[in-house]
Order: sequence, then structure tokens, then C-alpha cells
Amino acid sequence: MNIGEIAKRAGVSRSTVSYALTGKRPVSQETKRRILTVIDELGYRPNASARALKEGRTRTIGLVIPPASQRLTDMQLGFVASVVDAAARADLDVLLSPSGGEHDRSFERVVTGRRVDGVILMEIRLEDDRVTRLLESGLPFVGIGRTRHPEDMSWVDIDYETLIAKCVHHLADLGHRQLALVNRNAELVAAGYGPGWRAQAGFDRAIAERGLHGVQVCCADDAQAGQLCFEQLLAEHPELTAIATINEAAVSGVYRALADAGLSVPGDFSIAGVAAQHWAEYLHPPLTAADVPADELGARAVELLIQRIADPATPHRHLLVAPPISLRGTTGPARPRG
Amino acid sequence: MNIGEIAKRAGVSRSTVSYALTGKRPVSQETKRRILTVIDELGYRPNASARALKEGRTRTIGLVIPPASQRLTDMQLGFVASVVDAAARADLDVLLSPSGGEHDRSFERVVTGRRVDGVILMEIRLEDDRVTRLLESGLPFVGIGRTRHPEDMSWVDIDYETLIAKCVHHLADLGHRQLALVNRNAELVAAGYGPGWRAQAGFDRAIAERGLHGVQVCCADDAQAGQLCFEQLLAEHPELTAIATINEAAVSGVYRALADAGLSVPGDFSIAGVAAQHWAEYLHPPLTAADVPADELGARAVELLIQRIADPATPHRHLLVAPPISLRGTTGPARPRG
DNA sequence: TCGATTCGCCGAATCGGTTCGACCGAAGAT
DNA sequence: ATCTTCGGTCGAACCGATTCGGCGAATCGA
Repeated sequence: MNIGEIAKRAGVSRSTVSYALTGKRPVSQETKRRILTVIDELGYRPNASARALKEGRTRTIGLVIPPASQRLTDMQLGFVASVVDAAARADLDVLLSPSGGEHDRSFERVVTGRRVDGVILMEIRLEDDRVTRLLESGLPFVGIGRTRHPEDMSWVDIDYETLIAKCVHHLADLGHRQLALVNRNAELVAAGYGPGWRAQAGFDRAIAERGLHGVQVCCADDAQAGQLCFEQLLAEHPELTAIATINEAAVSGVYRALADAGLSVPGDFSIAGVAAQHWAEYLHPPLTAADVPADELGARAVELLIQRIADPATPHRHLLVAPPISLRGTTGPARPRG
Repeated sequence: MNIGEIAKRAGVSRSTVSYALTGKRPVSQETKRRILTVIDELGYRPNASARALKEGRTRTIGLVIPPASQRLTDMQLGFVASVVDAAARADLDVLLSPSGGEHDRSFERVVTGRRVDGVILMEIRLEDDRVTRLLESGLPFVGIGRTRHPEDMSWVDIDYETLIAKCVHHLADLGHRQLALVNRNAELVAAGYGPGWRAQAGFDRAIAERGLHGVQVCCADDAQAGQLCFEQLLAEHPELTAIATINEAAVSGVYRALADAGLSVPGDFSIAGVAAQHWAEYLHPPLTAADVPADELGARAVELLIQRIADPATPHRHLLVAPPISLRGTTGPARPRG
């Protein structure tokens, strides 16, 4: 069922069929009607590979996600969903590549085989081999997240540094003097995961500015870990009265640990964080947090990518979002514990 | 950077380069070495579209997921993750198609443009247009879930009917007489979503067998809805002492509603369900549930699909899993409420 | 009435691989 | 010594689309 078959049955040449479909040259009403009728009867669809070969583009974008082994956080899921959705609206298909490590076959295939017109990259580290590979390959790409040298690439990102600083200031305003930052999992942070480092930088800066005392802990991205991690934190630092966090998946575990310790929120303990809006509202109690518009960010990343694909020479664009903190009742005046 | 360029620089013909890479015909050591050196220097990779065009296969599978608008449940996420993972292990790429409605461009593109060698379909309804389309297109596919005529296709599925019946029997054994089934969201069930209908069938059957009294409610797939829905259910049916559910996302809302009503689990109220193992353990308290091995199911679906792609004439294969119920403490002896 | 446009269509080249038939020289069989 | 076999290579066809140059007929202007 190829274009030649259609041409034969409609009594025209193959090129005429092509022009009838694309409209790139005029075709008479009558001929077009005949062609479309045949196409309809036979259910013909142009072969995507052939078209891609000739046109030099695949109408497909790659989406590089964290490896399947680790559960996606709600925010990451929001990114994926909105990227897929925005791509579908632009009639682009999405090729998924679960790639985290250094040498990943899936990533190489996607980047290197001209399978996609561009790539959206998630979970970027400050130094990221995949970014290097993409830059030297010349393939258009957009990061959800950025490296240490953000001017070299296009990206959308969350301003964790500012947001965590804001959280600290908010808590300091409420009288809290002893704070902790609950970061993402240790390996990720150790590997130079951008949000982890920037959150810590923002935390340290704000702590210093306000003359507070702060500790930082890494915690695996799930509720169980959050619970354990926080129990330990409470035991080692009984002076703490509040935490700031970027680890949305750990928060419900933190809640449990607090409940088990007989501490009320926000009466005895305050929590402020950065989380996908959906998730912050979903938590019980709803989390006072900077509401990250994950859905919008994914869509914007696709927009940027489409522009870069259309004109790879266009200057890099960046979108750094720092949404305001929504007060939902997990932060309150400090009350010394004893 | 095409194969001709490599051939020229290595001083051989294009076919020799091809044979050196694929090994489909012998090439002398010396020649092969020269070719590989050039390829390495220039970083050449065969163009996937050209290869797909000639070979007639794309080394890509399609994964049809629910539309991005609705949040994936934990179980669905498990399916996606394991499919992607299994595909990557088999050196297959995964093209994502978020398709729920009837006429979906993304789905049509994937199915019809020879973009993929096969498809894995999620969220199947008893009567499903997408299955019909796939059957008439002749494209190999495997369902995670099955239609009303399951013999016509290959699938892996969860035996919700049996499992919910088991839950009911388990609760009946504990002395519960007044049960409710908390189903998935109403639109899905109304649209003929297989698990929804089969769960209800199993529920009705077991209720009848044990001479119990049962009600069924549909509930949107999230915690808020679970809470509201369950509050209403408690109010309208104060006689209930237990529920069975296939709606894992709603369970934590149910917990909240119970806590708010001052009812303890399992002292005052029992809950048994069907859920991804990961999720059942994650819940607080951990849910007594049939542990669905979501990770395994996705991998098995990919296996079946690979077989069908290799030989489309192979008879259809089916995998219906009915894992045992893991008792985790959310079910206990009935105690009349008053 | 005749040359210049315009319209509608065709044929052929092209994208970048794979694959098949053929060829050549060297080694083995008879 | 001749015939076969086989390893190693080449050239050309092919997959199914897009696209460009060109060509005949109809239309237009002068």
C-alpha cells in the first residue's frame, strides 16, 4: 500500500498524489477528488520512514527520562505528561529514552541515529555527559534543568536556590532559628544533581543572612525513606523546629514521623517546600510550598524545542521560574521544643 | 555523514561497509579494521529512517497510554516503566502515544504510518475501537488488559474478577456482611473499562455466593475523590463494615475519611484491595491486597510482542495473573458499628 | 493570429541504507 | 592441469516517499 499503488489506481503519477496530499503544488479539483477517494478506499498512509528519509526530519522528539529503575516523582511525572501532551498537540511523536548512566545504548540510539529532530532532557546534573554529547552532535535540545554552564544551552528550570532561600526567610520570619534542609537522595546530589546543589546553596545563603543554624540531609525519594530519615534527624537534632525541602516524595513520610513523635504541624513543627502544585495540594495536610507549575514547564520546553528545530541558529532561551510560596498551613510561629 | 562517505574514505564500496557492520557477509580482517577506524573517526551512525525503509521494520514499539490529562495510577506507572525498561533491554525504542478517545491523531499516526513494529495497548475497554483498528491494520500488538473477546488478541491481564471475589470471601470469612466495592472512576467504568466491569462481576458473584449485602460506587482516581466518595458512602450506608477496592489511588483518601470519622482500621473497618505491590506496601497502614506484579506484567507484554513481531502467525498467548492476597493488617474481624 | 503565461501533470533524481547477483583470484579436489 | 569452491568485493536495484525541471494544453494579451 504505497504511493505508487494509489497513483496507479487513480490514473496519475506518484508525484501528483504527493502534491494532492501536501498541497505544495496545485492539483485540479477533479484529480484531487479522485486521488482522495482511492486513498480513502485503500486506507493509505504515507510511510513515515520514507518521508523522514527524504525530508531529513522525523517529526519526532526524544524525551530522556530517569532510568525506569527509579520511581518518577510527581513533578517528573508532570513534566513527562505535559511534554507528551504538548508534543501531541504539535503533531509530534515522542520517543522515550530511559537514560541515567554514562554510556547508555538507548540514549546513543536516540541521539545519534537521526531518529528524532530534537531532544528534551530531564534530571540534568551540573556536569552532564549527555549535554556534552548533545552539544557535539548538534542535535537541537532543551533541558528541563540546566548545567553549570547554562548559557550554552536552552532550558527551562525551577529556581530552587531562590525558592529554598525564600522558604528559609519565611520560616525565619516566623521565629524559627534551627532549620534543616531535606534534600533529594544522596547519590543524585553527590553526582552533581543541579536542584540538589542549588537548593543547598540557597539554604546556606539564607541561613547565613539570617544568622540561623542549619543542617542538611539527603533522603531517598519516597515516603518510607522520608520517615526513617526524619526520625533520625529529629533524634540527632532535637533543637530543630522547622524544615525546608525539595523532596516532595519524602514529605508524607516526614508527616508520619512527626505524628509518631507526637508533634503537631504547624504547632510544634513547620514545613515549607518546593513541590508540584498538584502534589502540595494533595498532601495531607496540604503543604506550604512554592507551587511548581510542572505542566506548564513541560509545555514550554516543547515550545522552545520546536523553535530550535525550526531554526537551530536562534539564540538560546531560558526560563527560570520562581513561583510564590502558597501558604497552606504547614508553617507557623516557632515554639521551642522540650 | 552517510555510508557513502565512509566507503569513499575507506576505499571500498558502500555494500562492503554495510557488510562490515552487519556481518551478513564475510569481510577481511584488514578491510574491516580500516572501515571501523574511519567510522570511529567520523562518528558515523547509520540513518535509522533509511534502514527502516529498506528493512521494513523500525525497531521501535508503540506504547499507548491514557491521555496525559489524567494522572497515571501507580500501577499504570509501573506498567510504563517496565515496558520501557524491557524494550530498552531488547534494544527497542518506545514511541509514546497518549490516546484515550475515539479518534486520536497520535494513535492513528503510530498505528498507520509504519512508525512502529508493534504496539502495547493499555487501559483496554470491553469494546475497544483501538483494538479493532489494530486488528484490521494487521499490526502486531499486545494488550495490558483485554476486551470482551479476548481470544482474538494477545494480552496480559490481572484477574480482577477472581481477585475481588477473593477479597469478598476473605472479608466474609472475617464475619463482614455489609460490603462495598470501590471501583475506578465513573466515566471509565461507564465506557466499559474491563477491570471495572470484571471487578463488579466478581464482587456480585461472591456477594451472592455468600448471601451478603453489597453496594458498588465509582470514585475518581485520586485521594481527594476517595475521601469525599467514602464520606458519602459512610453516610448513606452506615451499615458497612468493610470495602473491597481496585482503586489504589483512592485508598489513602479512604483512610483519611475513616480517620476523620473516628473509625480505626481494622478495628472498626476493614479494607482489602487489588493494587501494585509497591503501592500496597507504601500506603500507611500497608494495605491488605492482592499484590499485582506490575513490573513483571509490562516485561511479559514486551516479550509477547517481540514474539508476535518475529512471527505474526504465531497463536495468540494470554497471561492472566491472580496473585495471592497479602495480609498486611487492614482487614480484621467484623465488629458491628453503631 | 501568434507569442507569452499559467495550469496541471509527468518523469526522474534523490534521501541513505540493505541486499542480491556477479566477478575475481586463490585454494582445494580430482 | 582443469574444474570447483569459496572468501572478499563491487555495482546496481530497491525500499517509498518528496521535489525539481520540463512539457503540453489552455488562456491571455496585443
